[in-house]
Amino acid sequence: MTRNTVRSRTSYHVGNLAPRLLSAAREMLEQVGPNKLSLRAVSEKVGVSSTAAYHHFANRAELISQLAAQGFRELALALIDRDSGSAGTGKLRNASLAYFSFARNNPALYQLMFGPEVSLGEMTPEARKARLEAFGELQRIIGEYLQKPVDSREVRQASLAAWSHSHGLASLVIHNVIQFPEDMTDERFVDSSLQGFQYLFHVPSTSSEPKPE
Amino acid sequence: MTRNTVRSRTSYHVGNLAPRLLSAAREMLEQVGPNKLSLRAVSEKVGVSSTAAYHHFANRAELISQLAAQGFRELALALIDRDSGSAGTGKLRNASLAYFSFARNNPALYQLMFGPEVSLGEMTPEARKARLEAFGELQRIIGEYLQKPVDSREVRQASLAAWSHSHGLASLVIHNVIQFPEDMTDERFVDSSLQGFQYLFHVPSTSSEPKPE
DNA sequence: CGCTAAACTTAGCAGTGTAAAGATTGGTCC
DNA sequence: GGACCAATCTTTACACTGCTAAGTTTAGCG
Repeated sequence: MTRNTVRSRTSYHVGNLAPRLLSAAREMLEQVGPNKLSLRAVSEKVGVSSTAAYHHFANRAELISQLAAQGFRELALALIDRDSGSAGTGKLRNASLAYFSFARNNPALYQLMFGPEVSLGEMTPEARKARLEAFGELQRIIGEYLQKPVDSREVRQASLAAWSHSHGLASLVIHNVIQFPEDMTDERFVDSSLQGFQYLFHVPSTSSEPKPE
Repeated sequence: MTRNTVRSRTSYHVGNLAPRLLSAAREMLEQVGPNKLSLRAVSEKVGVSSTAAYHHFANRAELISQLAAQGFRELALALIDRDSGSAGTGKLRNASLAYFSFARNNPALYQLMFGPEVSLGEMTPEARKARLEAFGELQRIIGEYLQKPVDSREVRQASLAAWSHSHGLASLVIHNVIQFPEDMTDERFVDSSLQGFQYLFHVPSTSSEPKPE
């Protein structure tokens, strides 16, 4: 009785379950969306009982939070990656583009990162740190772009504006509030939105692309 | 048997249950957040069985969607209200402000309106229409601000930019991604973010406020 | 007055997060 | 080498959720 050796060979003590749960969760995330990601389904996918996760995560929120932390780290890397080698007005465009493309490539993860489940409620210190560092990266880029100290008022305000814009644009597209045209590229779309600001503030084009639409 | 006259006087056929459920849901919404709003709890609050709602809404999603529709209508009204009587550069500021304040005053509703539950998944035609009209209102304002036809490319791009900025700013604040300082007003905060764009695009101030921070 | 259809209820299923308590086993110490 | 211990995983169970199916009540109309 209570023999359950269905699982191939070395059962019971599976080993490094936490990362396996995390990666399984990440895989399912983009399939089912951030709200319908269930611990039970993740556990089942890994091939482990539904309560096994509670020996590695305090609760569902902690797993979610760790997924978010991972997302923020990747976002920061994406920003760094796209920024390297760029200069002048290209820096703003590249940062916006990296941000936007990250969101478009990981829509459910992005929704999770900025959704109420994570943002409100208890965040893992690591998640909080990762989020702060991602924003710090953006500030660094904006600082270089404006050629001012990162902790100056101008850079802080400009970074907030840039973040708001990128986040808003990404959110609206990801949630299908504004539909992303089939024949559109991320580049042209971001350029188009940046161009929109030129119109709003009556300024000649700073975009490196000649004619966005 | 099966007498259940606990409910005061006219029981059973309660009458106009749908609006009562909606308003109860709206009340609970800001308490529990958009994800944890349950049909059962709403039904109980109204004093009706947990399945009664299914005779007025196809499912939970439809109730949520109608809440969102209501939100979009109120948002449009808030934009119109703040816009009336304003002119010139004040139009952009007022629109941004109205948008931001609406979100700050109805955080859970706003999260719901732009959350995956509503945006993805099936929306009520009315909700879709209400959302479109809210954006239309913004476009109208931007059109007047730029003094160009509403369906011109410039106005469309500028409206997208303005919406992205407002939505991003509101989302980030509402979700506590950036904390809203205690001694800060909506006005100064929005001005500060708009000022940020001035820095980003190297333009002298257009804000009607003298010194935002 | 009686019938019908709308409004509402009870019962119940499948799925969720999570707590409590038991089963298994890798590793360490004698 | 054997015994124990603590980490790891399982079973069981509870309270909650959305939702379906099948019943009961009653308003309104002929």
